[in-house]
Amino acid sequence: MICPQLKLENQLCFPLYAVSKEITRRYTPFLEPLGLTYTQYIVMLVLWEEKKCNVTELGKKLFLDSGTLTPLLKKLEAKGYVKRTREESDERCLSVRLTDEGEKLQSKAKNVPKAMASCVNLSPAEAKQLYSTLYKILEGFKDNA
Amino acid sequence: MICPQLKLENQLCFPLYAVSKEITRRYTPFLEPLGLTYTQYIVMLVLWEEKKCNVTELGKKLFLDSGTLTPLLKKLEAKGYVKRTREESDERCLSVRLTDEGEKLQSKAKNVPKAMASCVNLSPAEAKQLYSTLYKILEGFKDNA
DNA sequence: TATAATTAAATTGCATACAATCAATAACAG
DNA sequence: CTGTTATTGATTGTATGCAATTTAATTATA
Repeated sequence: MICPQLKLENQLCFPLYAVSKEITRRYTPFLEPLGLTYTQYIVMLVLWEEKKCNVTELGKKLFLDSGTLTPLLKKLEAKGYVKRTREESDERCLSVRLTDEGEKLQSKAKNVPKAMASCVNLSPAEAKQLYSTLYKILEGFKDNA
Repeated sequence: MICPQLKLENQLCFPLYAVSKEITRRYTPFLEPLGLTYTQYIVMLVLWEEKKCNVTELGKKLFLDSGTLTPLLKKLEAKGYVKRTREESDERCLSVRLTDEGEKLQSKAKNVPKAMASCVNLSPAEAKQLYSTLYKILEGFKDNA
């Protein structure tokens, strides 16, 4: 049966899926010296900016739910990079903060973005265009949750 | 510490990761009636085109390895959509073929791409541009495996 | 031709992901 | 003030993903 709209090459989802997976995979050797996986790394990116964040906030920023974040944050705590504490004002909320160790890790991570950028051979203009298109899609998702 | 290259918003990897995950998630309700997950769906896309494929070929096309594909193909077989048989010419290779049931599933899948396209509010031109940029990245990966 | 090297899947182990559900706490309606 | 509702994380269950190893089959080679 001929059905062009079902050909793999006619899907937009697929190259997104493949590129995303491949990039994540290629992060591994750069993140391993830091003792981080890719997902743990983007959690740390948020914490290096925010200093303090609860699970819901992290989930909103990173598009992750508690089923992913709870065990991941426990691992980051076990590694000594974060501290998990209940907020006094609202015991339902769990605050995540960097430890000194976690703070220090930032300087070791400084070169990761540049190293990774070299894996994606786009011109700056193409990269910028891609970035803005992707964020446009993400914005669209917010309207259409 | 100020470190702009480590801000989440300055990463290209992140929106790729987030969009890809979110799109995969949004496929679920459309694929559930077919009894397929997203990964199972893209495997079926290949099989609807190819009729026959071994694990290595599937892996190359879909950027998946045998650790993912072996159990997934067993599930598709359990659902009755594919048949797994060793090739006579080379017993190391495992051929995957559609069953009649698997073949028939294609007509039920026909409307999935259109339904999903409506989740991504890009103009046709933007979508085309995105598509071509993503494939450019994938091509770059091949050179730089 | 016996052996080494290669190849293809399968297996194992670890880390996500997300849906669905639960338990604890907080907010709120009456 | 109290019974109800909503919110927040944690938990459970299922399905990926990938690295590393293993097993079986095939091919190359001394």
